Amino acid sequence: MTTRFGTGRALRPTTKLLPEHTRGHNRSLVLQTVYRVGQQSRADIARETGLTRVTVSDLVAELIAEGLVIETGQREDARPGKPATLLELDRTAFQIIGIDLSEYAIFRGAVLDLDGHIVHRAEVPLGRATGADATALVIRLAESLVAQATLPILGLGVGSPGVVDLAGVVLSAPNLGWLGEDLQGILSTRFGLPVVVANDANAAALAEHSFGDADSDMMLVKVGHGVGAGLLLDGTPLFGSRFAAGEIGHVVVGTDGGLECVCGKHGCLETWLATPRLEKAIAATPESRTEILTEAGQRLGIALAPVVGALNLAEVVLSGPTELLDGPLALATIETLRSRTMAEFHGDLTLRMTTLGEDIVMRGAAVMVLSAQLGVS
Amino acid sequence: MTTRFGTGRALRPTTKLLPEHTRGHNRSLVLQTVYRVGQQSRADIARETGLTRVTVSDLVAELIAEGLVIETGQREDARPGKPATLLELDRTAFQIIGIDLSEYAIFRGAVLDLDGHIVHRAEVPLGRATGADATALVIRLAESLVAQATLPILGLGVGSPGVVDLAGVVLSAPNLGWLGEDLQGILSTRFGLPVVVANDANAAALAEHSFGDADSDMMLVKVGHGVGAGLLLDGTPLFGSRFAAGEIGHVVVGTDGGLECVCGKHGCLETWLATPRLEKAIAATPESRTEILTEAGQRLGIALAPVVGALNLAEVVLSGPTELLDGPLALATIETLRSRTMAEFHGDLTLRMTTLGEDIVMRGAAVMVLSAQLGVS
DNA sequence: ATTAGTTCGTAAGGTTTACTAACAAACATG
DNA sequence: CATGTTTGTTAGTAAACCTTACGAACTAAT
Repeated sequence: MTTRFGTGRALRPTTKLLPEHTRGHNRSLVLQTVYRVGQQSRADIARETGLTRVTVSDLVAELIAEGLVIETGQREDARPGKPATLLELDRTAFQIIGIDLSEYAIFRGAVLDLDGHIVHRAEVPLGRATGADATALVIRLAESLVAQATLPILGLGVGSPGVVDLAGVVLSAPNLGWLGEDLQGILSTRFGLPVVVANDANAAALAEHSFGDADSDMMLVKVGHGVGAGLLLDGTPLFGSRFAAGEIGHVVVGTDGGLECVCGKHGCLETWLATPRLEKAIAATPESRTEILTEAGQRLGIALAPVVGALNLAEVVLSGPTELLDGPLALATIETLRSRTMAEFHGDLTLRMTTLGEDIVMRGAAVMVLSAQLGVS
Repeated sequence: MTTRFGTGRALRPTTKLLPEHTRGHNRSLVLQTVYRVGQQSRADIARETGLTRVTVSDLVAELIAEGLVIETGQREDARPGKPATLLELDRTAFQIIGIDLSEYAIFRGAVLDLDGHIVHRAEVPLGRATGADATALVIRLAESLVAQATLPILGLGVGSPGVVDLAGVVLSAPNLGWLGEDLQGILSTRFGLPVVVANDANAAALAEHSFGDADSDMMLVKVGHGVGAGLLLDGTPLFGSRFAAGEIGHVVVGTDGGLECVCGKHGCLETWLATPRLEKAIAATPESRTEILTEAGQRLGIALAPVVGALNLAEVVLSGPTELLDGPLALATIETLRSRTMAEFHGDLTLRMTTLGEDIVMRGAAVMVLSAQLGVS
């Protein structure tokens, strides 16, 4: 008998595969090379993807018919042969709406183009709104963004704090008073658009991967009013058995006690790192600012070391207030990580700040839409 | 335009997909239901997979022609309609060879049937052999197993300690003196069989998933001369950016020092948990056996808590000497884990011993072969 | 007994998919 | 100006799954 799967590891197949799935896959493959590289001919794409020129032509025709791809003239090269017709993603075909619910007391959103650049911003103050009131505010923010879009909308992406399942239901977000809130369903029926709702840190990790040229295996730690993380393993976000992957804020760190946390335990990561705590501590004794931040960084390193070791991560990215994170804290974190893992031997471990600033969640939400609607990212 | 990918998360396509890939996928899908459920008709399989009866018939015919599947008579039910022809995996079609290189001073192997049951065992003492000598011993063990197989051999699976890449090259296994040893290549050319080589703890995790009905998200911690782990996320083994995922033995645990480790650091997980250390400590003060094991369990819990939290694991499985692990140690581990994570809120976290005993790695190696050759597990 | 209804497996034919082979168009080069 | 190269398209083929239809074999009701 023949060797069916060569030396590769076969996943257990769980759903049937039809010819049209093949088509969709290859369509995305073509669209992806157009999206990423740009200024390529059909023949270039055929060479890069391994598909034949014929098949690529067919798929490109479909994409042109849908208005996603356009021809942009001929290549200027002085080469023998028929000149190539260059293709580009039509960046004026669609816009995307990205919404970030992770900030304290404010909801922020933006209209983005297909490259993930922000075209227009909007925000609504949250105040103390929770539950249905908070949901209403999300809808209002989305309404204003939809109104400000100048092109057809590809979809609406939302990065929400808390635990979000694969269907976009916010299973639990204490700060917003949501418990089983079907945000994706609500927004989808309200706007008649494709909607993706996911955890804020997961969205941020995707953004860092797409726009901040992060590795395909990395962890993004988001420090703010709380502490959360998004994990990307082999380019795929990790969700976890109960969709709570990355919820490291209430992991106890160290074996020497610590302050009491809102969750009742002592020494949770949040008690060391959450920005209100850090700011309060620094305000109390400004002269020991460096010590406070160094200690916080060490605590983060202690908590992350087992994760970095177990997952063999090569990259950790920090997102949050630069003035707090990007200095003694980050230095202490990487030093602690290196001294507590085998990272030195198994290749370099890097830790850095995100390059995407405060827009990271909104842009990640846009990536989710791009990925879900076009298979591109 | 149409919504191409619904609400699902699309992976970034990276390779082209051809019609024959569709075929292979669906073939595995059918074989899988035969393998797992058994005593099913073509119509049953069609209903379960969503494929049509026609397609299933076609695929089954192919599998029968290859000798993998056989008809075993008609269903006895008193139902209206033409009686169903029942199908079964032909368990006498192939045998599998599984080899475990993770034991101290001994290599163990077995001939297994397609269900993963052990048909025949063999072992060779390792002594102090390293490098090429160790490789020669693996070959000798494999030779004796191949000779003892009574059926055609589907493939040869090996669980090796250390860091193993996706091509089955042992990048680093200090105890065996291997550095970049292409074990898969060597065995494959020597025996002319499909060979899969992977990390021992990863193999063990696969075995626990297939035979020990473990969750699809779980961590298997293997305690022996060293400490390692295998991670299964969504049913797929995690390899890590440098193929060193699960290497947690040299993660420092706690903030209060600890014994010096062979790696030079202080307080590595291995210094608390490795069986020689535990046995020596217990031998020194037998009356404080419980305290020693409890402390070790607490240390394990401290190290695992961030991983369990970050990955939202629902299940941790221990593999190793029962007399040490299955008692105060396991109790202390789970208690520490629960007290240091949010596991209480995000669904139950369970910790248990493996049910597969000492054969776990060999059986995991067999699962790797099944998965690679048949797409079944 | 006979009839009707159900279920199983197969056969025939259609659609979709990507492939190979061949070609015209358009260019550079000797 | 002939030759060779590259591009993109046309035409035809092979492989995959589908729908439709049918005979075989059974139960259950008349």
